[in-house]
Amino acid sequence: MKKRNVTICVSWPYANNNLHLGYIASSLSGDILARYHRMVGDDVVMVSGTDSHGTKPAIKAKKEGVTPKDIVDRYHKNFVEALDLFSFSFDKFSITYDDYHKEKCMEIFKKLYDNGYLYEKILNRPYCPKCAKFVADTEIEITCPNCGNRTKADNCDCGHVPTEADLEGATCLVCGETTEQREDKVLVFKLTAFKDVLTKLVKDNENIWRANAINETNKYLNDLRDRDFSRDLDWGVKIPVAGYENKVVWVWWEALLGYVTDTMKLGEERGFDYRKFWKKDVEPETEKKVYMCHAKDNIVFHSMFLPAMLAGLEDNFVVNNTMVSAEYLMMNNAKISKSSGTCFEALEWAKNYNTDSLRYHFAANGPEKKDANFTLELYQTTHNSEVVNKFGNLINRTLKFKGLEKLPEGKVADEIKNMVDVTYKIVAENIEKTEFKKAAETAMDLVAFANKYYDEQKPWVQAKEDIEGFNNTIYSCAYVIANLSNIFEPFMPKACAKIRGFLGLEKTPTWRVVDVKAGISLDKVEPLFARI
RNA sequence: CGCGGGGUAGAGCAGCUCGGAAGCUCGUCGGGCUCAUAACCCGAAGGUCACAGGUUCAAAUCCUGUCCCCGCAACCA
Repeated sequence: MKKRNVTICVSWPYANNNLHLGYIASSLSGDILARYHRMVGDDVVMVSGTDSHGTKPAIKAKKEGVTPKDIVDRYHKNFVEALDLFSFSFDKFSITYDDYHKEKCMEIFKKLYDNGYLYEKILNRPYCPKCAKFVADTEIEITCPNCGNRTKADNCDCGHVPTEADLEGATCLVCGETTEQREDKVLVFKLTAFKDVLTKLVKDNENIWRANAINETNKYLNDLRDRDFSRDLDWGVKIPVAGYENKVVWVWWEALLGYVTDTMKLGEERGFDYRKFWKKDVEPETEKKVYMCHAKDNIVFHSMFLPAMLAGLEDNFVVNNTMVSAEYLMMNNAKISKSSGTCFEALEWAKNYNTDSLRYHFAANGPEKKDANFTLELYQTTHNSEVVNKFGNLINRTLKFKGLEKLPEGKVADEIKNMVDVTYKIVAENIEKTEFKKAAETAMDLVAFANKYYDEQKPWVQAKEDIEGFNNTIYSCAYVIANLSNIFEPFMPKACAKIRGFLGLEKTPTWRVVDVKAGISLDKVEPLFARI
């Protein structure tokens, strides 16, 4: 297959709380894709980072009497540690308050402004007399005229986007004072100019994106509006336009560009041209894929805002992308959080349980097409009966066969060879279709097939009566195990690395059939997983 | 009429796009095996596919209507 340039964009966790399992479940798709694409030989960058700006870290900092940066650094540390334990293979996991990101964003926004996609609007905005400043729409609360609920003013959950008039008499969340409308100017992004581009984007991907991404995007496209670009805050990316020195860019606009600025920085560090991932005219003969991996609340930002911005640069940016939008992982089983003594913090789970089997569980039982419930019991079932009993035990019963010290020379059975070939093919197809549940299950089917083969061959009988048959059985199963270390690499990377160590295989896995060397010593083999 | 997801064996789910003998994992019951972390393999029981209409030779799958459940209004992907 021809090499492709693949960019994996994993949504930016917000520096407002510790990382939780929902983020792991919805972002795992990114790491599965990254590992798979590297294995087939594609050029891959997987990027993300800590989203540091906006009102929440600023408000939290004020409460605690520290700087916003202190807050962001605290959560960034938590994110990095948890993601590392879950084996997320980011090429770059940066932080948006970084000067490089801010400078590049300002260059990009200048270009959007010069291209005429940012325009000034004079309007009445809520001004808090007590705080003596204009307040951002996430710093105030209004009663939504559409649904009647109290909501922050940027975007009501009922889908209503508040108008200028709706903000009359809003409440300041910082001090509780009623705000008054004063004349102010905002910069607006001309999102409506990209209606055709965005409509085509959805249409081109109607068999590729999941239903949630298509429905959600179409809903917004039916009533597309320009969106405010500036915010009255001092924590964020400055706006490179005269007269806006005291305002910053709305956090979403610049965080999304982090995918691009991360790739730029990475290119400088590693000596490649970032444009080969993001520009149509660089390496034009190479297919480019951009995956957007996130949960459903992130959909329109990735299906509309970012593509519109990139198109607005009028500089050959790749606008088409593959949306991988997860549903929600529900973690509301109070019994579990009590009995386990933890909440659903990713770091705690990583320390207390097995991150490989958690990854496999999320791939096979995660919120791929609908909300999925997560409980310790469900995870335990996956861990014990599938990962330990089927997967772990196949390895143990083969490589720790009583009295066996070295892997015998043998011939791989045809049925095993075929099944391995077919499994590579089907798992690959499903990963490329972003159907990870099917991919994970197909991979596990190979394990079941090998266990069945083992039982039918009865190596414990062959060992006494038919030593050649015994050698073939063990060798065939070892062959399966070697190839499982490739096929399961996207799902359970730590265990797969151990298997490669047991069998003396290449350290770097590839998406190709591997053979095992007969005669290798098996004394290093030990159980991969413990029951819980 | 706020938005969205769902109702398939005791539990958790797949199948629905493109109608054609109801599947998977766990649990239960019975059997086999003893290499292996009491793991593995085989077999059985258990479902009017929420309900009611319609289209069709044929509907879990398409259409219409009804009922019920869940998520989003404090965080949060």
